Amino acid sequence: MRSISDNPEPQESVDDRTTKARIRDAAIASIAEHGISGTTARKVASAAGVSPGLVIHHFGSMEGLRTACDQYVSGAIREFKERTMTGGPTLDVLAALRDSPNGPLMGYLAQVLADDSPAVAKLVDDLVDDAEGYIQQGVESGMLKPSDDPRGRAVVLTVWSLGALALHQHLRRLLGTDLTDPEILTDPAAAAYIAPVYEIYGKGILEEAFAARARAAFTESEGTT
Amino acid sequence: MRSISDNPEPQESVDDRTTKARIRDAAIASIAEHGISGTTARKVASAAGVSPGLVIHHFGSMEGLRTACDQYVSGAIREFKERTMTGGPTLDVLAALRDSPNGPLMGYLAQVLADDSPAVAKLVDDLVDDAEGYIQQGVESGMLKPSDDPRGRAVVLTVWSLGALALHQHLRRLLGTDLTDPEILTDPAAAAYIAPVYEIYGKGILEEAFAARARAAFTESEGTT
DNA sequence: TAGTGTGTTGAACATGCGTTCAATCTCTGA
DNA sequence: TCAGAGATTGAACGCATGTTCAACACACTA
Repeated sequence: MRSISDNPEPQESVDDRTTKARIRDAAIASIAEHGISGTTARKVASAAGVSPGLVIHHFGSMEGLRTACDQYVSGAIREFKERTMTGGPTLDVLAALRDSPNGPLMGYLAQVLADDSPAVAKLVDDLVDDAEGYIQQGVESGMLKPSDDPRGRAVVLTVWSLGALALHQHLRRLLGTDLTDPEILTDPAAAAYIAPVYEIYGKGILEEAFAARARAAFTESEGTT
Repeated sequence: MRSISDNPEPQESVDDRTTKARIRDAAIASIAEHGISGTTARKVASAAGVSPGLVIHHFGSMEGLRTACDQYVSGAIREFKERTMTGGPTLDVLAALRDSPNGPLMGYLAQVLADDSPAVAKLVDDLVDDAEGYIQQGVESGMLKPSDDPRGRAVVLTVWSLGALALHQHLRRLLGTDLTDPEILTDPAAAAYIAPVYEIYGKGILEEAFAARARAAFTESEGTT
């Protein structure tokens, strides 16, 4: 087996701890925990141990801070992907993402997914593109079934994964699984979510006869009553 | 025979157009369009054509207004379900919900799903319970495949549906499908989402050999790579 | 007709927000 | 050694927010 904690300092893009970086990290943590509307300049400043004025001095405005957080998180995810992709294709980028020492990264993502900013939209688009590539590799290697609409299938699978992340409080309440938990892979409660997912991924939910009937009815007409 | 329209006022919860009701409707529309943090007492008052003070006079506080909206929407959804359920089982409650003259109801739901209130949590729990019942009926009638974990499968399918609703802006950007559109059934763009969904529901995505291997590896140990 | 109560207003209050700014601190480079 | 530049502070400003409250309008009852 190969351990993940081999490289403690990956790149400088995620290795500054200047005051500016501390403020940004505090903002990310606050958004992950209290949401966007619950994150104010004063709270971030207090969490970072600085004055409110310094937050604006470094980022121009709260919107600038938000943009910086989005870009940092996007960069961290992108970097993690590139580091992991070389180890072979993964079915789900998010599944791999959860297995990284990313701190409140998934929590941040969960909070900002619904409130779409340009950076988040770009990130989601990238995740879909990645998924499409991974899925195509999976099809070629015989792991995954081909699709009539590879792009649409990649979109749906990605949105489902991200949607489950955005609604993680409901999943935690209903199944005990917390998708934002950085140590989710060591949590046995994760099986309550993963097992049904893989069952659906494995065999679908529709019986063949009905699936064929629905498919036929769907392709011949869409809008009739 | 008794028709449904015999009692024009079934409950006071879903049939008043008093000023109080107008304020509540304005709040629901505002939340559906601008989100929770974008909905203020003054904006709601302006949209309803009243003064800000009246909003608080009727609902005690903005939190009270929010609770009233949650309860009204929950009631409307519950009522719609009861009216539709008699016509036979449906695979997805949400699919049926979208086909109702519900105005900004889906938009409201999309906005509040991520920001969980007790009322929303209760609503989600109810939707899962409904889904579990519908799915069981589907299994018994030979339409759906049985599951090793019926409850877990119902949770996952419901959360996926709701998650896609919560991330409707991404779906609209990526596929052109707007799940919050009240007239979605007459929109041909809906096929871009529904077709991949039914493909996955029909046959899954994993090839049998790999699915069996993953299942075996999963049941024997969970944490090892 | 007088009176009571509810619906409704508009001004006001306190609070928290993002942001500005002059003043101070700290450190670097010549 | 010292000047200058960036980092940092703390008080302040203007604004939007939720909420309060005295006053008014109108309906219904006695």
